Amino acid sequence: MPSSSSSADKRALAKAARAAADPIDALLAAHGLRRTSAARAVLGCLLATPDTSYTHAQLQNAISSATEAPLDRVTLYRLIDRLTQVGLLLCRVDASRVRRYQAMPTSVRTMPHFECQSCHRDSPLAGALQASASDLERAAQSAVEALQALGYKGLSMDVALRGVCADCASTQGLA
Amino acid sequence: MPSSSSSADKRALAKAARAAADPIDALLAAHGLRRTSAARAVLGCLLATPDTSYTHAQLQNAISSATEAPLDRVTLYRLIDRLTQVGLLLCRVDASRVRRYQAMPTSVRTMPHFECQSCHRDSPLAGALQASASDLERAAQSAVEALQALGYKGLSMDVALRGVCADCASTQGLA
DNA sequence: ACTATAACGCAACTCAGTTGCATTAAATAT
DNA sequence: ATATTTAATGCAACTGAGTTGCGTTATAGT
Repeated sequence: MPSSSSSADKRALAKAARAAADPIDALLAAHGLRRTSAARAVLGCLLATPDTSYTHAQLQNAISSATEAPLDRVTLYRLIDRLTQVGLLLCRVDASRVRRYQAMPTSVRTMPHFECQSCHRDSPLAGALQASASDLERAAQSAVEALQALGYKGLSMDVALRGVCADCASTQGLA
Repeated sequence: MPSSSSSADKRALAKAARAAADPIDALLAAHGLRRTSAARAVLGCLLATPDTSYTHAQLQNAISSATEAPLDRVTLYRLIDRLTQVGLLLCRVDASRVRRYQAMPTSVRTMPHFECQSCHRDSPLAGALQASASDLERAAQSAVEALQALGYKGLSMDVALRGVCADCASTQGLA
C-alpha cells in the first residue's frame, strides 16, 4: 500500500534503508559520522583484518593501492581521529613512538608483552610465563567489566613489561 | 703499614675508594659507564625523585637550572640511552608519544591507568576499580618474578586500559 | 704522563603529526 | 527536487621529538 504511507514514513524508511544497506555505513551513521568513500575505505580495511594494527603510513598505502583514490595524508589523520574518538578504532603508541590503529576489538584479549630496553625487541610472554599471563588476562577482564558497568565504551587493555632481557643482561656486565 | 702494601693493592684500593665515594659514581662504575658530570647530574636528579618521570625537555631543564652547565640536547639523548640500556633508567612512551624517563624502581609497583581516546585524559584506576587494580598488581607481580628467575633485569610493568570514558560516551550519542 | 676511546657539542636532517584555509560534497531543510 | 548548512577534503607550511655525522674534549687504563 504505497499511497497510504505518509511522506515522513517514506523518508524514515529511506534513511533506514540507506543506513542498513552496508554494515560499515550503518556503523558510521550510528556514530554520527558521514558516509564518505574515505571513511568506508578505512573502516572497511580495518574491520576486514581484526587484531591487526596499521601505522598511518601503512593504512594510507593499503587504501591507496586498494582503491583508485590516493587519499591525502592529513585527511587520513583527521579521519582516524574521528573514528577513534567515537570508539570505532583503537589507537596505541608502540615502543618506537609511532601510533598503531586497529578496529576496536569486540572481546577483550590481553596479550602481555615484554620490551627490552637494550635490544628493543618486543616479544609476547610465552613458555614458562603462560601461567602469569593468563592470571593477568583474568584480572584484566574483570577490570574491563567494572569499567563497562560504569558506562565506559570500547575498552581494550594493554599489559607491557619493560626491562633488560636475559640476553642483554649477560652480554653487558650487569650488576 | 703503608710501606708493606704493594702498588697493585694501592691501585685497587684507590679505585674502590673512588667508586664507593658517591653511591651515584658507584652505580655508574658498576654498569661500565664513565663518571662524567652530566651522568652524575642526570642519575642524581632521577634517583632523588623516585617514581617521578621526566620528559627529555624537563630533564634538560632541571639539570641546566640546578647546575651551571647547560648540557646539550643530543648529549642528554645519548646519555639517557646509555643509562636506559644498562637498566638504570626506565623509559616509557606516554599517550602523547613522548618518552618519559625515571629511575628504575626497586620494587615493582603496578599502577593501572585509563586513557580516554576522546578527551585524552589519563587517569589511574581508582574507587570502585581498586579491587580489579589490586588483582592486576598481584598477577603482574608474579609475572615479574617469573622473568627475574629467567635472568631478566630491572623489570617494570605498565597496565593501560584504553577506550572512551563514560563522560565522552554520553555526550556523543554513542551506540 | 701517555694513549685509547668513551662521552661531548654543534649542525643538519628525518619522521610523525598539526594548523590554517580555501574547496567539495554529505546531510538536512525548504 | 533544490537550496542550505556544515562536515569532510586537499594543499601548503609548520612544529616537536628524536637521529646522524663529525670533529673535539675528558675519562680510564697503561
